[in-house]
Amino acid sequence: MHPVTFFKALADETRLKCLLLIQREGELCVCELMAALSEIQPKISRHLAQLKKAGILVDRRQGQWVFYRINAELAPWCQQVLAQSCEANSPFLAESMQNLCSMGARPERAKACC
Amino acid sequence: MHPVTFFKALADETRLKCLLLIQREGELCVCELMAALSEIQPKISRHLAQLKKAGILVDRRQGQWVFYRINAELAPWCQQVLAQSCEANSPFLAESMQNLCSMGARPERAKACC
DNA sequence: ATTATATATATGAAAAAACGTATGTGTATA
DNA sequence: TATACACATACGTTTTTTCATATATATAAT
Repeated sequence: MHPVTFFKALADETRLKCLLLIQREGELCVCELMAALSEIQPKISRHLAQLKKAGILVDRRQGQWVFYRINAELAPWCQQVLAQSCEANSPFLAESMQNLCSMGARPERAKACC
Repeated sequence: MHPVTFFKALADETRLKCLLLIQREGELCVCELMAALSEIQPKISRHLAQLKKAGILVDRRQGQWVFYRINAELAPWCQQVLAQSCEANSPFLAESMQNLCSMGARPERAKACC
């Protein structure tokens, strides 16, 4: 992973929030991220597509939904950066986490939150 | 340090190379970075000014030269990101390091290189 | 088959970032 | 005081990124 490519991917509020929320939750679908960030669907989709194209995320379709998660083959130093950024920036994620946790009708799937 | 601000600062080839070279060398002046990156002076200065304004670098004038170093008060998680990025991306820095080490007439100051 | 839901992508416009050139400021040297 | 050197900044332009709107695709349910 070229370092500039990687940091460019993190250098946008929408993308960084998506990425760190996925890092926390393990896997999230587009509609969950829309609810968490209070953003419209094409905006979320576009940024997820960028992260996928960069090799940072991978996706998986399950019925109507598409779930995104961190690419397990992502370079270890990148995974460490994500982990540290996640741990050190709870305030940055607080509102989104709140929105996510209070979201009704989340797609069914075994997952712990809150 | 707001995470988006921090990653935006790293999301440019010139800035990232300057930052990681400074991380490696401890302290570098503008003319050394010009030689290392083979870039013109206003370009280097402009990017260093951005990094300084963001609170990532601090500067120190010594005679004609201005030396830049990492701000010691930078948030620990940011310092860790810099350290890891530096360690994991030697190829990204190789050519610049080579240029720096073969630079003649470096400003005098106790410093080890190569 | 038709309709509804979830997601993706295309398009043109707007905003932001980066650039080269020219010029200003501060320090050393003659 | 005049010249040279190192660095900073202002300005207008170009490039890159982001965006909202509209539309396409794929699955599910009726």
